[in-house]
Amino acid sequence: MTTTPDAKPRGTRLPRMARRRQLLSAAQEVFVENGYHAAAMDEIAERAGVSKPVLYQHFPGKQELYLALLDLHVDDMITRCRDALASTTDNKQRVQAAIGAFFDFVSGQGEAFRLVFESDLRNVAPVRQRIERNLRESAEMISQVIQEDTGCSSDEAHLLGVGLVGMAEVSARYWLSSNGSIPKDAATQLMARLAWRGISGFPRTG
Amino acid sequence: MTTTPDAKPRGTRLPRMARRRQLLSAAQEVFVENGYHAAAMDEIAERAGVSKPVLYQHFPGKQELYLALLDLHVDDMITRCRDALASTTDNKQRVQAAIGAFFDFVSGQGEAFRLVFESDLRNVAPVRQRIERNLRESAEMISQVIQEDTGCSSDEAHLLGVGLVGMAEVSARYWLSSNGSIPKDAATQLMARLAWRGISGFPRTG
DNA sequence: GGGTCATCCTACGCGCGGGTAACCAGGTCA
DNA sequence: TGACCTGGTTACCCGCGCGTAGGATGACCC
Repeated sequence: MTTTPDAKPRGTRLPRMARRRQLLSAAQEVFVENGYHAAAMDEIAERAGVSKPVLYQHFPGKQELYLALLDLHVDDMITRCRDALASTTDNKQRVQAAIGAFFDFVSGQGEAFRLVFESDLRNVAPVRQRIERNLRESAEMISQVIQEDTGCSSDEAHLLGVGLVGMAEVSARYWLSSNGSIPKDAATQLMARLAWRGISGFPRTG
Repeated sequence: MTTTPDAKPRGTRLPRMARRRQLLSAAQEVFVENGYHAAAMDEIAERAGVSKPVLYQHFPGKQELYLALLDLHVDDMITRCRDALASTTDNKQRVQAAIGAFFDFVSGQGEAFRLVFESDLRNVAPVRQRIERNLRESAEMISQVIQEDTGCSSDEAHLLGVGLVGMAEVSARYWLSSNGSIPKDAATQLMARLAWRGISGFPRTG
């Protein structure tokens, strides 16, 4: 069913770093399936084929474990976005690539995007901080391009950037959930067209 | 500080319906401030100036209380969106009004939008259901207009609708959090311009 | 005044789950 | 061969917070 590719014959000894990676992988499965609160440390340990204290030898607590995972994927998303914008200097293709980054992120690595886009635990400061960092930095990069291309003020460009990120994020999640009704390429191109028509040569007033 | 306008001199007896409304109001405060999980039934009761069993005479459990509140605000959001689209037949103004609906919703009634847009508890089926209903119905209404106006297929129009809703939602939340840097009217007009440029006369292919 | 009904209180049961104490096993090196 | 280090285990503690049992209090009617 939903078994990790990692072997787990409850009894194999692993070197520290290998075990750590495996624990992170198990934790990701459980957190993604159940969310933070419904996830039990017992289950994470069990899923890794190991007992609970082992978990606590690698991570001081549940929240820290979660944050480690969250950091990983926030960095991933930001990197994808940055790379997309750096992949070309043609702004139309930049839009296409950036939107594609969101669709790729959402369809990648075992639904890990849920940690970033659907986290319960937003009320805890360190988590909120990381999630907002994702939005802020992605939008910041985009708003840079917008400001160069149009005459918008910084505040306006930021708001537009945030709007575009929101569009990409929400549509990507929706596309994933309605699996199959539209192929990925078609979906990204559709959204890219919407975004590009909206943003290209954006008028200062109008 | 953050006290309800309702009086709460711990000892006043209230008729059933009045008490119920007051409990809902107290619960909203606490759920919005802390999220579902960090919210304690004890605190909700205390905030209402009443003891816990009273709460349980009105609602069978914590989750049902939360759902009652959630329903209220999901309905509110959907109604705002529907009214916005029905307020005119000019599609450009429709876009403006619909975006405005999101900004109004977000800035209204004590940050209650957090229940709909930032709920921890999405993993619980009845909650997820209601949150998705909001997205689905809002996007559905918009996609109707899109299909009439452009030659898009139903699937494409739905994806576009979801994207626009996401754009509105996320930008509205961002605008609220960066309080003051842009006036509300300017922000909605900015986003409406982005959306309208993107969607108006959307080409079947391109 | 006394029944009775609705409203509200104090005080407790209890399960769940994060975190820990104390102990075992096997490889390596002097 | 025995000290020792690394990696692992079982079994437990304990606090928090939802939900409830059982009792008080006051309004209203006869």
